[in-house]
This record gives sequence, C-alpha cells and structure tokens, in this order.
Amino acid sequence: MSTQLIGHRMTSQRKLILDIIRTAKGHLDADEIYRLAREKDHHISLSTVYRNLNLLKESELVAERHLGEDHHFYELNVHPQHHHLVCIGCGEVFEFECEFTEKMKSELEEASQFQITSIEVELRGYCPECQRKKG
Amino acid sequence: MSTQLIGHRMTSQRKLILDIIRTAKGHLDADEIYRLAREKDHHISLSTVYRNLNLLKESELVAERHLGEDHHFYELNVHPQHHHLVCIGCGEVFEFECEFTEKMKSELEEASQFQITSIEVELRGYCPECQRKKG
DNA sequence: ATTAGTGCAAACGGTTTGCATCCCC
DNA sequence: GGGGATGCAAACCGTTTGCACTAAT
Repeated sequence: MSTQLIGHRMTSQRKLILDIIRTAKGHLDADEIYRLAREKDHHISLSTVYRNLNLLKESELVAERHLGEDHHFYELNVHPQHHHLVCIGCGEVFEFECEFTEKMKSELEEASQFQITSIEVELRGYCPECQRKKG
Repeated sequence: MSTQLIGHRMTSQRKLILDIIRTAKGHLDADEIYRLAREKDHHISLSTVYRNLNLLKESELVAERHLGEDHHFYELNVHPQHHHLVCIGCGEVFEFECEFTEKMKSELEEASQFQITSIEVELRGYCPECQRKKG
C-alpha cells in the first residue's frame, strides 16, 4: 500500500489524509476530512487538508465531486465508472454503475467531435425511507 | 408573455432579470446577469439579482446548474430534458439531448426504489477547436 | 543543505442577510 | 396603507494564499 506521488514528499499529514479517504465508507467533504484528521493529529490545519486534496486531485488519486451542493466531496478515484444518486430528504449518497454511460459517451463523442474526458451523472430524488416520511 | 409568480409582486427588477434569462443564448451566472441588468437599470443591486434567482429557482421557472464550476449557472427551466457538454479548454457549454437518460432513470428507479426527480448529466472534454490548439 | 510542506492568520469570491427605505398590490 | 421587495453594507462560509518555520529527501 505504498503511495506514489512522484516529485512530492510523503509527509505524515499527507499520508493521514490519504488514509482517511481510502478507508472512508462514503463521500467526504473537506471539513469532515479535517475533523477525522484532527482525531489522529491534533495540530493538522485545514489549509493542509485543502492543499493536499488539491494535490491528490491533480495527481488523479482522488476525484472531486460536486453532488449539487455548494461545496466539494472527495473520493478515491477508483476506476469502475460510477455515478451518484442523492436523496433530497436525508442527503444520503448512493453509488451506482450504469451500462448506458459508455454508450452515451461514444455516441456523443461521434456526434459532437469532442474528445470526452469525463462523464458525471447525478440523479436526485427521495429514498424509500424519505418517501414514507413525507407520506 | 405574462409572468405568474403567485403570491409575489412583479417589480421592474424582477421582470428585467427574468427577461434577461429568457432571451439569453447560453448559460448565465449571477454576475453576468447582474452585468446585463445594470445595462438597463443602473441602480439594480447584486443582492436583488441573487434574491430573484433564488425565488425563480424555488418557483421552478429557472434551473440552477453547477457545471463543475465553483459557482452557479442559471437557465430557463424548459421541459425537454437536456444535458451539458463543457469544454475544458475554452469553457464553452454545449447542450444535448439524450435518449438514454430516460431509460437510465426508469431502470434505476426500479432498482433503487428511489422516487427520482431529476437527472443531470455532465460531460467534460475538449471541443474540436481546443483539440487543434493543444496539438 | 535544499526546498517542498506546514500552521497560522488574513484574504478571497460567491452568496446571504440585517436594516432602513421604497413601491406594488 | 401595509408588507413584500429593494439597495447598501456587512456578514458568511468554503477555499486560497503569504509568510515564517519545519522537516523530508
């Protein structure tokens, strides 16, 4: 589980942040990562978190997601293409894979002559539990 | 072309903002709307623009889009479902419709038991011209 | 020893809000 | 005339940055 961030030093803070994202169950925002990091390193600063998130994003180890909110979420940039289903009620985020997105990509690449580098699909709605709650 | 915003007054500023969004060719952010509004009404304030954008969004006359950026874009909430293709090079936004998204929605609705209210698909890449520029 | 990385505090940019005033209904 | 809407300035919040210091290579 060694980490290659060529041309960059592996500091304890960087390792900690990466580990937090690696072991996270869900999607974390910067503040949540900061909070978790503080539990292990009382002195780590929020700017260090942001600087490292940007670095990890640039080196494509971590992906930044928007999820319709006004701030960012971060997740490991694992390769199986997946997308997000966000509950408007409780805010929970579910992931799914979709056979259509590759088709969509190649069809659109041809039609538009774009060189497409990423697809992001975001669905919003109410999860079963929140449907019950709102009656 | 009368405007129904039930329970709200139709002020000159509100009308102006709505007209700007109606006649816009592309996707506007709040600042651009403010700039255009100023050309017609020198005294309109940025907070009025934001307050009205939020109102129009809540009444679902206008849709707020994120487009992978750190601020919001606004467009008329016209009904044919369409999505966005953003050029990483020049920032231009192209719209497209897609036959797959309805299939994706119904398939996912069944699989997840979500009640899905919106789909947003965003593709990023390089437009033909920016492909040439970067060689 | 070099220089990337850190912590702190201050700045930033998009957005929201408190308040006195204005003007649509 | 009353209360929603406005303009202004100040607050807000997520994020970035300048600077002096620390530590990985």
